[in-house]
Amino acid sequence: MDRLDREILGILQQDARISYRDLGVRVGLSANAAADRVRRMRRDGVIRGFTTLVDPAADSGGGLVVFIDVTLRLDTTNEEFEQQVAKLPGITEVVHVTGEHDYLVRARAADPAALDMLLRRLKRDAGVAQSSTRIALRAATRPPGPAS
Amino acid sequence: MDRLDREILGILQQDARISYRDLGVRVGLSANAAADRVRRMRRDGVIRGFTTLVDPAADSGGGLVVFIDVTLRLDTTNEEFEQQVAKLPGITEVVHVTGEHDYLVRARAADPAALDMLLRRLKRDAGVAQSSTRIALRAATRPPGPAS
DNA sequence: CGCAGTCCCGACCGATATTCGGCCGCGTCC
DNA sequence: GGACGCGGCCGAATATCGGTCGGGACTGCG
Repeated sequence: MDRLDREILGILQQDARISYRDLGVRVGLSANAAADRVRRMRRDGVIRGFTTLVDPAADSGGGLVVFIDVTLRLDTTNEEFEQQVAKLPGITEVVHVTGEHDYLVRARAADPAALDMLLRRLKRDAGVAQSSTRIALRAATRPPGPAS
Repeated sequence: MDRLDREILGILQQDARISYRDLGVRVGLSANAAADRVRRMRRDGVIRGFTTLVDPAADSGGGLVVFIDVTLRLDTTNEEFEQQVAKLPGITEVVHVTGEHDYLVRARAADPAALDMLLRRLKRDAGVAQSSTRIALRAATRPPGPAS
């Protein structure tokens, strides 16, 4: 994990389909050396995988994206919650945060009924005491936009 | 955007570096037909780009991830805010949400001083009246994990 | 019917990925 | 010092891939 590795990570985050040859040119290595570093980082878990960013409008097609502020019950540990919430459908992200709530959970639901089910299961199965749900109306996300 | 396109998107989200030949095999097309569909979706904006998922621990290396609840000033329009906030450094995501605040902004900051600067600029340049910041302590995110 | 458009295929060729052997610098051990 | 193993890098050879071309099947339309 030297400076070169970090540079490679930055480039790969912008364009995961770049050829190893071009990658090597941009960091001053041969295609082989660049590919070796990428393979090593994949084996070591530094690189989790290569994924594709899809236009949310085309992807979800009417589904709901929600942010749920969650407060755990006193008898529920963070480990238990994190383990249980991972099993629920539509969970996109779970982050332990500062502030009056314990977690910020991001999820997708096909419709309000699915959201209702998700919230019920959060309370029943994941040890959630209180939740406050905000529905995403519009995503204005851009940076750090990957190369086209 | 038929069923085949959605199937291709799913596969690409799991492994953005798959070869067109393998992609074609998995959806029952030739490499050419599969590549054509990917190129078409790239041109149409359905595919925003290809990126690499990096282990947050190795990536940030001490940086802060924050969630900022934002309320706009009365004299600021949503369009103005979205346009201005995109220019600020470290902004990862901007979502218009329901609830007592207007937007949920996700951002990265190298240290508390950078976060201070970001919040000042939000109020000064982007028309933010009030903000409530929560710092991410730990990300317990998993699904939908891409293939290894 | 002719025609244009769309989607797909097979074949080709230049570019790329992967593997292999080899080189070099480094630290270890005797 | 000298031998050894290790990690990182390179160049060459071979397998694979990506982009392009020509062509076939199908559809809609005048």
